Amino acid sequence: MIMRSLAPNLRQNTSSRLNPNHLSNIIGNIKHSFYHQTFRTNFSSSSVTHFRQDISQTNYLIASHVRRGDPVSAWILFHSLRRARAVVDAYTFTSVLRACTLLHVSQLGIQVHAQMLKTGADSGTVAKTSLVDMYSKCGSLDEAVKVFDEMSQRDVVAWNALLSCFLRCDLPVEAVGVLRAMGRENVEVSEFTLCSALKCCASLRALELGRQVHGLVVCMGRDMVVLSTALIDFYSSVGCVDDALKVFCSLKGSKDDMIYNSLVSGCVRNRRYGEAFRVMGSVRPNAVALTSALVGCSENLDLWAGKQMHCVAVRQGFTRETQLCNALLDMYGKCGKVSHAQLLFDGICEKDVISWTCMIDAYGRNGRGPEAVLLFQEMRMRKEGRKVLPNSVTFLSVLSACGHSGLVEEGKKCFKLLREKYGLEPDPEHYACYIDILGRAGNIEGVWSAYHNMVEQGTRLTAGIWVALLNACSLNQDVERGELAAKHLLQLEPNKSSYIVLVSNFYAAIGRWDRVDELRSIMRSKGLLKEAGNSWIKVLGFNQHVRSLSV
DNA sequence: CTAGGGTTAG
Repeated sequence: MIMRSLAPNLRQNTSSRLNPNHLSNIIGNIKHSFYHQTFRTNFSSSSVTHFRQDISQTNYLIASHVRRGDPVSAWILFHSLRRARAVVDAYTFTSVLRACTLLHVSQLGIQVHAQMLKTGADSGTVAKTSLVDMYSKCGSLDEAVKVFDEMSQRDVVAWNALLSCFLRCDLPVEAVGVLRAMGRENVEVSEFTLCSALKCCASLRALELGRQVHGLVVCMGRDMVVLSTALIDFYSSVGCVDDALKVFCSLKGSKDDMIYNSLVSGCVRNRRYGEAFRVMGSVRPNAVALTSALVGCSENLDLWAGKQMHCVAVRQGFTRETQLCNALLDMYGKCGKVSHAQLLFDGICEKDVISWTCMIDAYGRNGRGPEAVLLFQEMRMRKEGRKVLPNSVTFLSVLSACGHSGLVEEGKKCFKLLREKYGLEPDPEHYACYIDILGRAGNIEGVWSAYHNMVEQGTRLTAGIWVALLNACSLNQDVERGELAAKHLLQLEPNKSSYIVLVSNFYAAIGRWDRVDELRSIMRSKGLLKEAGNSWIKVLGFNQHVRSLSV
């Protein structure tokens, strides 16, 4: 009972950034429920002996809690063992580490690691591999790499775990480095390795390399459903849907949901709607397939296809699935249909933080800042239903809504709330929005004081920050500091044409036409084109999506 | 007991 009531809280806090307050709450809750559990199931001294005799059975029990997806029970049981000073072994720890991973609370994992060090259970390859996995899944990449470095014996599983670390953190170049190291060390690759290699190729859009991996997959000839799914995903990401379809059609043997989902998603992302609908017609689409298809429609800004997906979702009776409704609502918001988004939002029974954030964003991106701010207010003040806390993405949506609609005071208030009321640390993106708001309001001193604030806090100075600063300087004719921002931006991203255009616009704004000409010739010499832009225009009362290309 | 494929917000 206690565990069940805990579960939603835990799930809600598995986002990438944990609020320290929430964290202590989680640990507090776990301790609290552990306390009750201990008394209710009374782990008496006879149970302790029982544990000691049957550690392998207890290990099995912990492992089955984890397998069932109930990490809280696993943790409670483990904690009871420790309190009873029962002898635990490496098997216990590996299961418990998986529980920590599912809870996504690295503090618990660190505790377990410490206990492993104390008992010497951390030395084996399997134990170290579980530690690598736990740290990387809890977001501590550095710790994961550290543990890997300490390993004296590394088998292919350990290497694969490290590979997954980098892929999880979206560091495909580093992942390729791991693959190279595996080659140097003559590690015999497994199908897991090939799977990760395909993921690397997909995110790097490395078509040729991926084709080579495809060759290895064929040679290996095992676990074809999983590897075929990865192949379909890879070919779709590099725009070769036909190859993806070939992989799918040539697959002998049984096909599961995932491979269908991957194919549907790939077809939609590449605007091959006909094939996508054909696949969905042959096998009943599940909610996941529709969700990923809707993301494709949003990316393509394709309202027509999105509406078709909506129809399919209604026919299949998925209208109560929050995740799917969120994807639908987001699609309508991105395609400019705020009222459709609103209808969907109102119909979601169990609104989560993503529902709220998508709706706020739908208002904001369609120039309806005041409604975005109002909805944010409503979210924060809501009494009925389960409390949903805004996270850093929610704040970003509100701030950007304020920026687009020139709501200076609301933006300032929101930025203050972020840290003071919700204990979140502003990301560079938050600062960029904030600087943008102040710059548009003509408050150039506020802009630079926000900048100094960032430097003091040690926030990363990203290209986005320099863009925001540069825009503010253009608007406010802040020549000197604008040149500084321009210099930093071009240093950070010398080959991005959109940034060169931005800098050139700054020089045009302050009347330095010599610099404008200079930048134009730089662009020409680098062979850079200005990327296509997207915009919505209203034609005969209909929103029309327009792509423009200028040189 | 450890590693792998499709799933919502920036």
